Amino acid sequence: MKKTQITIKDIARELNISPSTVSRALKNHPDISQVTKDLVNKYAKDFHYKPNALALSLRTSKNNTIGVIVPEINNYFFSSVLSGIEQIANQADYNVIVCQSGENYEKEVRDTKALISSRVSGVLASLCKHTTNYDHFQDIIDSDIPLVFFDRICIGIITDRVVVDDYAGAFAAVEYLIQSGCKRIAFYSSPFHLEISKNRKNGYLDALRKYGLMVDESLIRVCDTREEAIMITPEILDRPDRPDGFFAINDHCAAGIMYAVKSAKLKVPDDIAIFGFSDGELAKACDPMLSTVEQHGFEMGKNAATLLLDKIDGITHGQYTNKIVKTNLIIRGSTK
Amino acid sequence: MKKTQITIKDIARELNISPSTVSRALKNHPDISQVTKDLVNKYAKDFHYKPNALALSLRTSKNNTIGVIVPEINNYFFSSVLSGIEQIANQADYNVIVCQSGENYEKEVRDTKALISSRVSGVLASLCKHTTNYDHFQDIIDSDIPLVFFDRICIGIITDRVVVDDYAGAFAAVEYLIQSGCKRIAFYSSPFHLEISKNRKNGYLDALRKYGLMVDESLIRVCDTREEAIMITPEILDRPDRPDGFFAINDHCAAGIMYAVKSAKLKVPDDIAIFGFSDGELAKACDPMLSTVEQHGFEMGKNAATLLLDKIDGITHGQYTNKIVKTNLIIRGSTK
DNA sequence: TTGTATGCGTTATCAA
DNA sequence: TTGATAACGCATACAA
Repeated sequence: MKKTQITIKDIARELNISPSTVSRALKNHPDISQVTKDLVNKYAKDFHYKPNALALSLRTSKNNTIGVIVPEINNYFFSSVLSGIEQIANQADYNVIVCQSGENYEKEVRDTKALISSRVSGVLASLCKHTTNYDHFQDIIDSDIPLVFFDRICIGIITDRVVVDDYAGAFAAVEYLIQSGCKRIAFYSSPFHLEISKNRKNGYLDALRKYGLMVDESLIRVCDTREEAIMITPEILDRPDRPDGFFAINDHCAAGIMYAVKSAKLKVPDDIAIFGFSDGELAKACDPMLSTVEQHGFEMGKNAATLLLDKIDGITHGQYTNKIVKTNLIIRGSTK
Repeated sequence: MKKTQITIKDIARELNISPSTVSRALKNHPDISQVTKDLVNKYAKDFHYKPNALALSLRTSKNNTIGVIVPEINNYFFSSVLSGIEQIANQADYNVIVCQSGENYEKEVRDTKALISSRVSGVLASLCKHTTNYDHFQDIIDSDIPLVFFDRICIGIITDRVVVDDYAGAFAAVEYLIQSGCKRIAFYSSPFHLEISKNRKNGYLDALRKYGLMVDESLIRVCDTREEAIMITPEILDRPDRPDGFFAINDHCAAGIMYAVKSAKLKVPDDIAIFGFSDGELAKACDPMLSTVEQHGFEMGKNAATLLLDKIDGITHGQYTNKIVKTNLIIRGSTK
């Protein structure tokens, strides 16, 4: 069994013809005689010739690979996005290199460097929670590599972006809570330097204002995990003026709230309604099932990848799109 | 602003020295004078020189990239594995190319071809549900690319493998159900040509036998999604000899069973106990929380990546490991 | 201490 | 119809 990959040169040598002829025969060049073509193709097939994509990339300085930087692979929303990206990329014959920043700024910086070195055709990125300096992303752009942000975007850098309609989603969710009878609604958010947090908070605030409800700053908390929610919620439920509704920045957090509420012997949704954000796997597993804002991660991934490919192909040179993926409410049992 | 990436040649030209000198200066070769080094490094830094990984790969025919073929990115278990792989790969300065077969055999075949063309240093793969022909994987091996299977392995190909201890996990789970009082236990499985299905079924059967319980073939069903479980379970619950325990091949399926059981006004775990497999995100969201077999996806990913890197480095040349990741039971509220 | 030549696999250009 | 050559970016054996 031949162990190393066979090259065009090998075929040429064995067949006593020149490498250029082999190359042309393989790509069915009109100048080459059918006899030669058949000979070459047969040999290539028999010995499992596979073109070396590296050599091709070096020549064309374009390697049909896009890099993705994502805070956490192991998160339903992000893995949905990744899945959408993979699908579009694959259709266009691109590979996908995945980098997980792990919510770590230094790792994010290293990832951008690695992707530039790999000469990827383009980069898709979602910021890590703690990123406040964006030089490494500017570096990507200065290297002439198209860049598209998704979800956790930064507005300091001019480029394409794909976000969900965080403001509208939040507004609609809170409005729904209000219309179904909630008077005091708490909001658990991710850190507020993130655009998604700002936008959702604005949606939350505007919904309250529209219906003339008072804003109570003590009901707005930074909390975006199940564990934190289980930790901080009991105290809030203990207050005489406890809220009758919660709007959470993600489903994990909402599930934590639900756990705390049930533990406090309160009823969902009668005593307390809960609204999540994402529609992840766990939403349907909750009892009652979680009402949540569908975030269409898969769609977002497809959109982001499409924008990136257009940029790579130069179709949208110099123009920057701000794509907004519509959200919609999924009403289940955790709200009235 | 210079738009295209600067190369060693560019630096050489600008500094009136030869490319080899630049190359050596950049990697701090002892032969080069400090003056030259400083000059080169300053220029490289000022103009954001980044080595072209493609060219390097072509030279060394080793591109520090590993390919991963996975049925579904958007699945908690697999994304955990991916996360573990990424971590180990990253530490060793490898990139990770992710291919999603989407449980589609043809896509899986295309993915293997693409990875070979990319001349990845190694491949990690988990079979798609319907794969019964393994030639494309043999192709990888014949191309002298190290290959490690994880979770959904095939035994027809000689290579490293990482699996969870499906047999022991299933045995322990079913034994737990029996010891907590279950007499008739149903088993919902993935298709039986998969090794994981076979092994878990054997664990299930042996546990029943050990305790002298009858095997009822009508309680062994192919069903591995929430939707299917919701569909087929009511009929089983309706039978006069309905089971008092369920062992499901994954948590989604278990959650579907739980939904059906509650809908039938039966109590979990008093009337019917439920055991899942995976410990995914939704396990804790269920009410009662799901007892499940912890599958350590992250560990599995780390193990698989480590095995692969060892093979790539030639450390384990010619020897094939069958790594078994231990499972453990997580007992929560869905069992007595 | 630095420069020249070569090759990794491929293909475009020019020549035969 | 086919072949020789150069080039993509880099590293290294060899020469100076």
